[in-house]
Amino acid sequence: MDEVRRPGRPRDAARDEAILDAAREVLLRDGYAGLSMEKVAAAAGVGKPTLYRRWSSKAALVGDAVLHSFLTAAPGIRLPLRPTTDGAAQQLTAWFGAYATSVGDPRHAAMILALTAAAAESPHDAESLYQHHTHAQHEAVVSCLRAGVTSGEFRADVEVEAVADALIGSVLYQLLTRTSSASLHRTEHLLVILLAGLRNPDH
Amino acid sequence: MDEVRRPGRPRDAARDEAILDAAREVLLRDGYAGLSMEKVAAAAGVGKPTLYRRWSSKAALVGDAVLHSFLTAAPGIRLPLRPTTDGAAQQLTAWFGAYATSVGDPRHAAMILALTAAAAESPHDAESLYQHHTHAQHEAVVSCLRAGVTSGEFRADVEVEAVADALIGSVLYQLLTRTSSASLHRTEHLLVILLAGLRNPDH
Amino acid sequence: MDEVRRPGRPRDAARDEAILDAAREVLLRDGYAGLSMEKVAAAAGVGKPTLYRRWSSKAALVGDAVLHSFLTAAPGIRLPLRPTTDGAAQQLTAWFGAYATSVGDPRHAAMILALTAAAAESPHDAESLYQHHTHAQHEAVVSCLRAGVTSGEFRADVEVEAVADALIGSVLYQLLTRTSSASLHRTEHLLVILLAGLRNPDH
Amino acid sequence: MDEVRRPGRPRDAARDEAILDAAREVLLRDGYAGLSMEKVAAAAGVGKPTLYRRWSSKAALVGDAVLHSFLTAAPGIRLPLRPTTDGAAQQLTAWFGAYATSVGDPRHAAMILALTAAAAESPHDAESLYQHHTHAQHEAVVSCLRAGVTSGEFRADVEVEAVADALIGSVLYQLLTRTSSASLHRTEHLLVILLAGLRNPDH
DNA sequence: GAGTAACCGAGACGGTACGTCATGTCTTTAG
DNA sequence: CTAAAGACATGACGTACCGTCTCGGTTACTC
Repeated sequence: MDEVRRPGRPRDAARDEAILDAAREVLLRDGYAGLSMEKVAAAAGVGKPTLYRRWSSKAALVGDAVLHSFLTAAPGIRLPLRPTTDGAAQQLTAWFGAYATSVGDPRHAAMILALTAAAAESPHDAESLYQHHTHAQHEAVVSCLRAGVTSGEFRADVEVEAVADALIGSVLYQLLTRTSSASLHRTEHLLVILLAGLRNPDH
Repeated sequence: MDEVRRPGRPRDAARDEAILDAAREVLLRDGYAGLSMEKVAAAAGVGKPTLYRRWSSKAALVGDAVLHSFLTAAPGIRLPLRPTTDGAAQQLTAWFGAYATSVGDPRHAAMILALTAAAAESPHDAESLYQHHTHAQHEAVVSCLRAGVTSGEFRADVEVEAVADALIGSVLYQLLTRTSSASLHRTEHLLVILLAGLRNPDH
Repeated sequence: MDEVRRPGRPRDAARDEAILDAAREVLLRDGYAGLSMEKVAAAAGVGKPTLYRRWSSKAALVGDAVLHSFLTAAPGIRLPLRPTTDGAAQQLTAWFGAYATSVGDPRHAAMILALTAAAAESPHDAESLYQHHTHAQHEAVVSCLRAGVTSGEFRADVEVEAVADALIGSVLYQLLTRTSSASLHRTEHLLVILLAGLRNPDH
Repeated sequence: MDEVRRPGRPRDAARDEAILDAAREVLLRDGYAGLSMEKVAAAAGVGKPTLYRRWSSKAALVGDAVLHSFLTAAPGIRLPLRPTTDGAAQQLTAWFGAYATSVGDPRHAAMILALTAAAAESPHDAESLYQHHTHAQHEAVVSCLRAGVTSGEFRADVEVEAVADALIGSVLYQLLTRTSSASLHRTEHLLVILLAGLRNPDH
């Protein structure tokens, strides 16, 4: 599993961190529209070619910046479902609570808005952004739901993708439409309703 | 409620239509990121000041363009809930079906993505975009849900806003993450689950 | 002879002057190699597009800057040969003296070096630079020589172009090879030798 | 007079030739303005540091490239004046003919233009370029003229530097201003005129 | 019907940012 | 210590848009 050693001076990994930090800083200060490659380069103390050598576009850069932000700050959200004896309903509640809390942090909210902007702006980048970011969480929810169906806890006819879309989409929609941040308190309630609907009457 | 008649030559209303048409055309061809005021002006055969006289920013222009698109193409979605003897569940199903169908049209999907991009990019514009576009639909769903609660069809403790968020957010999330368009078929299923959860057991 | 009035806002002629002044300033300070469009724009308090709208390249801009410099500072050199009863030899001596004096000014010397750099660097621009700048002076010398031949003052077999090349080229060569500026004192002597060689023995 | 043997891997002299060849090739194709260190390095199959280790600047590299070009292709021009019983006039005529012929070759013309561009662009390099290239030829002409004065063949008051400037400058000026190459045929005529003027009437 | 004020197109303007290229230096591995 | 490769900070390139402005010219109300 050796790294293939290419000739020439290797890239300085420390620059990556400096650039991603700078990108996050600019993102929080100026939003996605106000982020320019030039500002990021200046804030990171780095030349523009160094940016373009590593990320081909603003969307790709922002994507990585957000990804690293979540990986370091809220790892629990990305790998929420350890094998457990808890019921699927309990697991979902725990995950959704953690997700809502995480998104309640204005810094994380800003990151998700940036990601959304990137995806909405140019569908070309949307696919890869989804694969690297949202997909993992979506799959976690889906597999949890599927476990509930298998165990008989949930109805057999549940289309799990649709339910996962609703859970994540609900939060996203709130971020987009509520400027005041103190608004995500109803999220658990949604889960109550959904779980009531999911429950297997024969269980 | 008379218009205050300002002196001087009045604005030519026909330009509005030409500009909005051009904006939609550019939007479909190049996406939100690829839309520039300059391109729109050129495509509409209009000078840039004429644009800025009427819309203060790209976000405002795109907002109006999308609004008019939906008003002319799918009026049923914006005013879905006429007073009726139908149950709330039936009304919701009808509305959601119409909404999903409308969004299934790639042209409309592109419009909603544009709106999303504008809102996510600069939270400054998000508020007014929401007020002029999404808010009406959200309120329609909310009032329908509220009627169901009042009539006893739905549980008394339902937090209607949260449910409305989930319905609309679900569709939005799918638009953002699914590049292939053949994907909105599970939407009615979500409603089945939700309605099951909403139903008042004492009814 | 009316100017054809093109639509749109007309160009501000004052900018031309500001830009050409700035170009000359930068040229004297940093030389042709050190002159960049960006520096000139900044020094003139003007945007880069304004430069490119008026001059398509560094060579063209420098050409115009030098031309205007000479037009305002040393008009006598460009139109040296008024109809006169002086002999051709006297006229040539007067013109060559004025030319040498003008080039003795370090500012003018720098301008001519810049012109030379532009022409030598990209033969593409050389043609038009020559037409607009050096050509007039060359023609003046040539016609003066031709008058001398016609009047019998000079030998009939003189190839006037070759002699004009030598006079102007001599000065140019000195500018290029002598860094110290106090060096153009031998120029009149060259003319003495040349006139001796040109003189018609039968006159 | 042994080479001082420095430690470490010795420089590969073959690279010098490859680099100079590449430089000439680029020079002929793209002109002085279009020549970049990067292009030369790539064309020579060499790293950039190897270039900078051997030549400190573009001007120095081009200077050497041109020098070697003339050393190999037209040695007669650089050492034209073997001790001989010919008169000074004959020697000058021979040298000037050879010089004009050499410059008539478009490859050589391009080299001289490149040298001129380098010198005109940055007077800083001009001095050393002159010392290494033009100076030798200038001195050859000067010493030939001086011999003619000493022998009494030329007038005693001749300022030989001025005459040498005229001969070389004449050719340079033609190269700069004549795009069409079929133009150096009048050169011998200039010498006829000059020699007529130089001739000592008392001889 | 003459003013007059806002409209219109075109396009110049000072800017900002784009994404690319070249400069000259530095850092790596290999000889 | 040299070599090739290539990353690096810097800075200029020429282009695209931004949003504002200034033109000549056009309506359409108001006096």
